[in-house]
Amino acid sequence: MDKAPPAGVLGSVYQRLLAAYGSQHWWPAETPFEVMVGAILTQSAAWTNVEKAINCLKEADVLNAAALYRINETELSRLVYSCGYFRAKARKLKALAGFLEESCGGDLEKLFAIETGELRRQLLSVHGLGPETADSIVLYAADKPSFVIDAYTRRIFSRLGLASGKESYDELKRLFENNLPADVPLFNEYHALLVRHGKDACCKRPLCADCCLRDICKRPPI
DNA sequence: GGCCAGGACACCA
DNA sequence: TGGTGTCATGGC
Repeated sequence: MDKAPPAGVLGSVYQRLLAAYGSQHWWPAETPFEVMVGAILTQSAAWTNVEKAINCLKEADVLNAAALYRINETELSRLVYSCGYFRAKARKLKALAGFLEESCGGDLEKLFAIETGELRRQLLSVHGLGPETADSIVLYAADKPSFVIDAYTRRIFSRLGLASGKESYDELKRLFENNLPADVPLFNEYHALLVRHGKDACCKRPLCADCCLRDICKRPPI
């Protein structure tokens, strides 16, 4: 980004994460549709297992809206078996395909032309698309500024003393959106960096010596 | 063998 | 409105 760094505490956290990990180049997908499918498959699943399922969908040539709309749900569940909750996720993918077919005839450019807030509301009406999944789609597939809150974000900001951990999803989302410029590359990178940091071993145990947020973390040191 | 991983939904008090 | 059970595989 060739823009001024974001200000305030949230900007400071972002700068530390970016300095520690560098750009994350998210979302790891080749197309916006792949982002949408990945956003569902990654629900409570490790990304390595999601990649296997994505590859199975590619090999079966069903990683597009029209094919996903046509495929049998049982067959679909077999293809996404590796990432767990395979029956539930097959149902969610079929719901997504049905929504795309009915709302825009599978034309994502048409769908993504909808205003950000309205797009988010429409996505939330689809079975299987909760707030995090919908925001991931809005940000990473539609390229619109909607901050994604996940378990890592909640945990990291609780430990920083910037959140209680009991806020609703929308309350925590507002914390970011009210204190950061509505900038897609910034939202993209910030969420990716939080996930990257959250996966670090130092984030899963008492504060460790090399944590990039060590001097502002409220956790007791080792 | 147990825990966790880039959640969401259904049901109940 | 908030809490709890359920969905389920794979890696460590």
